[in-house]
Amino acid sequence: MATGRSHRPATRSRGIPEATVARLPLYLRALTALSERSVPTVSSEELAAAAGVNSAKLRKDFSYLGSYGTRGVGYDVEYLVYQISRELGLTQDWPVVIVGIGNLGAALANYGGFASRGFRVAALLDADASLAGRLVAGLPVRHIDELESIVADNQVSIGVIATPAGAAQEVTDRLVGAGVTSILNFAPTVLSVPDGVDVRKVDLSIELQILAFHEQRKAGETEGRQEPDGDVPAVMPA
Amino acid sequence: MATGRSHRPATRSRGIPEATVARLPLYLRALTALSERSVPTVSSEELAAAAGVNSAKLRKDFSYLGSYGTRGVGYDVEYLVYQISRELGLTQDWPVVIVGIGNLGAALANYGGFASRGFRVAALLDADASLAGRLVAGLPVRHIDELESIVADNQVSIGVIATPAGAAQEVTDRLVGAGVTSILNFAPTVLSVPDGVDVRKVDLSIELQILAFHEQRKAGETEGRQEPDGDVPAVMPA
DNA sequence: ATGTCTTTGTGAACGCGTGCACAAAGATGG
DNA sequence: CCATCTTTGTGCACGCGTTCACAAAGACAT
Repeated sequence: MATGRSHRPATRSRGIPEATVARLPLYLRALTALSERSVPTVSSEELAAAAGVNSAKLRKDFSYLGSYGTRGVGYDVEYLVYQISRELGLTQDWPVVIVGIGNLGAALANYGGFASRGFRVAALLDADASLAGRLVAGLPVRHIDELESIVADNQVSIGVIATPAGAAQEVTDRLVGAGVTSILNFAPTVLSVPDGVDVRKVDLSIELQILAFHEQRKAGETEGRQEPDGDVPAVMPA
Repeated sequence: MATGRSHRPATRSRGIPEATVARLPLYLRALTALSERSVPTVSSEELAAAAGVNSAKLRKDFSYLGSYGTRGVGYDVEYLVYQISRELGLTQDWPVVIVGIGNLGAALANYGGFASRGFRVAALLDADASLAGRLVAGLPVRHIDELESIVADNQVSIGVIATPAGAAQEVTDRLVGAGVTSILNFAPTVLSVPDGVDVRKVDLSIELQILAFHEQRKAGETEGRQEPDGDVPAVMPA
């Protein structure tokens, strides 16, 4: 079996904590909104509120990038947008391929948040030959057999998997074989990849299950129906 | 302004750490696969590999639920499926409404992972009156104005938002007003909700940005182009 | 120039999550 | 019934992430 790590042990990449990296896109989004409203500067307090985080955390996050603020004033919005974009690598163009053009794949292809942040959809791929040539988001769907040549020709390093679970591992292997080193996986499967390849997963039903857990807990507490709310181990009845 | 927390401060709900809750759906998925292959028991080592986590972590996670394993043997697959399902609240039916039936909303409506885990789509809602009545995943799209009555009639407590960012907060307010207490947000916005309402967000472009960060880092290290890989602060050139 | 006021940047403490390593528990075979 | 072997359950230590609280820095007014 291959190595199959998708959990890197929280290595801080170039001194920037993983948790901070995960929040940078959040700040960037809030800053972009301010920029569009032509707001010149913003304090850590205001920006933190807009991004939905604690202001101390935000300041510490920014401190990893350098001293980009002015005491007594705040942060220059445009300058910060540029710095964060650069840090995230969004000042360059990232060609991506989307594999699996079902409902979800089509939704991703149409998603505006990609193009506006330097991600360019290089190609849409699907195993269903009858889909080939159909236009989705202005791009023709191409057959999966073109994967290798497309990845090579466009120097694609990021792949998005929106296939059924059963096809995900095979698609992954082909992507990695063709040179892709980052994968965003929407299929509900654990992917095995060699070292050096990053995988991030988005599982729609997992999020819903976590909500259900808390929802159940809320119902239990309010109505006092089950789980007497203490922390007794609650040995199962039978 | 409303409270607008979406980060609960890692309160452990009924003694089960938040991090563990987030992994339970992962274990459940792996166990379901084993169950379908009629595997009777599984060791922590095997299950951990299938779920893509450390085996010690898995054992500790299960220890929060109780002592459900047998030393020298492992865990009974069926029993564990039941226990985790019960813990997550998946033994009961959760009616959900999906608001915003664009590409993404349609993808969610068609997603099989919902129905198979006790989530029942009670209704599809959209503000576009011209969509009303159209069938998506076998369900008729209904107008957003029916939101309140649908939520009340079906006792919906979970709402999924797949609208454009601009509409998300208003939809949230209406959902909360109608009695929804858990929201899964796909719109790229920070939502303000009163205390007692849980929000989880899934942002497609954020994940991609995090990948881009690491991708850039890999490129920099390999080619020795930028960032000389030491952890010097790297003061920006100009 | 000097003082005041605002806001950043960070040292330090704390708490959660992770992983090691091992003792306890039970199965299995003789 | 006893010995051996497998696998769980967990005590413990460590490290990352979060938050508080404050000193340093600079803007701005006088």
